[in-house]
Amino acid sequence: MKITYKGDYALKTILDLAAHFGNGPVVINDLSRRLDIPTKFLEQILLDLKRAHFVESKRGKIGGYSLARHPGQITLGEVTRFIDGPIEPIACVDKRYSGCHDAGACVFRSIWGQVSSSTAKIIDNITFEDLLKRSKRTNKSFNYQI
Amino acid sequence: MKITYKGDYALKTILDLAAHFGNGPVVINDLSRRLDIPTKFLEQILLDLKRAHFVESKRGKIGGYSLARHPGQITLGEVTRFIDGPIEPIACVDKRYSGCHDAGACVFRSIWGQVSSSTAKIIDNITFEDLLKRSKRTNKSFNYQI
DNA sequence: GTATACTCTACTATTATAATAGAGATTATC
DNA sequence: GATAATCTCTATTATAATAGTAGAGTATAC
Ligand code: FES
Ligand code: FES
Repeated sequence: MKITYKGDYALKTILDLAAHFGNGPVVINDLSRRLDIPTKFLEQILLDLKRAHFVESKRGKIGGYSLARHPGQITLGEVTRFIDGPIEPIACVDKRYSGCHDAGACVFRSIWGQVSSSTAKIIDNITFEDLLKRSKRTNKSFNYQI
Repeated sequence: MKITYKGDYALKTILDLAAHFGNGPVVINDLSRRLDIPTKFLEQILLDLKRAHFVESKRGKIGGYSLARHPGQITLGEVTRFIDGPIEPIACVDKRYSGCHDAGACVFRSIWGQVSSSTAKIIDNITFEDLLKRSKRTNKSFNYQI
């Protein structure tokens, strides 16, 4: 698995929106400034997240973005996979993939499968609600409600 | 972590050399044919592996490549890291990395650290001797000695 | 109707990946 | 010592992914 800037930004954005969950929409500019993400890049990311129904938006004055689901209903794994693609370190872990030379006899395949599983076990069991709690605990100055 | 073609080829090559360990050098062409790896690409990979002292070579007739260490002394993790770089899904897991905005307070960092650790636990505890045993078990037609 | 804020498409620069090409150096054997 | 086999080294190339940037367009509150 590889977390790109886009993925990193997406996760931080969702966490920020989770922190403001229930308090009306947050505008891109605020997210961009707070999280130190290039505005135009963040626009694209939010559109992607919107298409996947992680977030919803409202246009015009008093517009902005908000989470489409409760933070407890969104996992780290879901968002990561959506933005950065499959977590498998190599495509042949997927049984349907037929690229490898002699996949049936390959000893590496099952190992990459184990790696994937252990990663999945971690990221699929952490919700943004969990993350929010952790960040409140760690960082007392955390701005979870303006 | 991401296994590239180069990394995949390197691992398969080392496994093949492990299978021939103690039986004199193997020529690039044989490796290339057996493992279905483009010859010129494999040349480069072997040079890299040589510089890292995973393999050693002999030129001229009766030349070729052989493992520089016993298969039990080479782990999957070592080779993977050497060819495909750090296994961390994101660079900031490394404490010395200072790229992230507010790394101290970041809740994601420790999660990526967990992911790295669980991956490391797997790949750093598998040697090519282990892999060789597995492949002999799985694949009865495995050509471990010509 | 105007300012605010999201929406959409296209473009660009940089880097990584997966090779390919070809000349050069070493060694065993006859 | 010529020759064939084999590794060595540097350069080049094609494609794709990444990380943005640019700008015109659309909806909404007031
Ligand atoms: S089947 Fe793909 S690495 Fe072995
Ligand atoms: S410190 Fe890098 S993702 Fe948080």
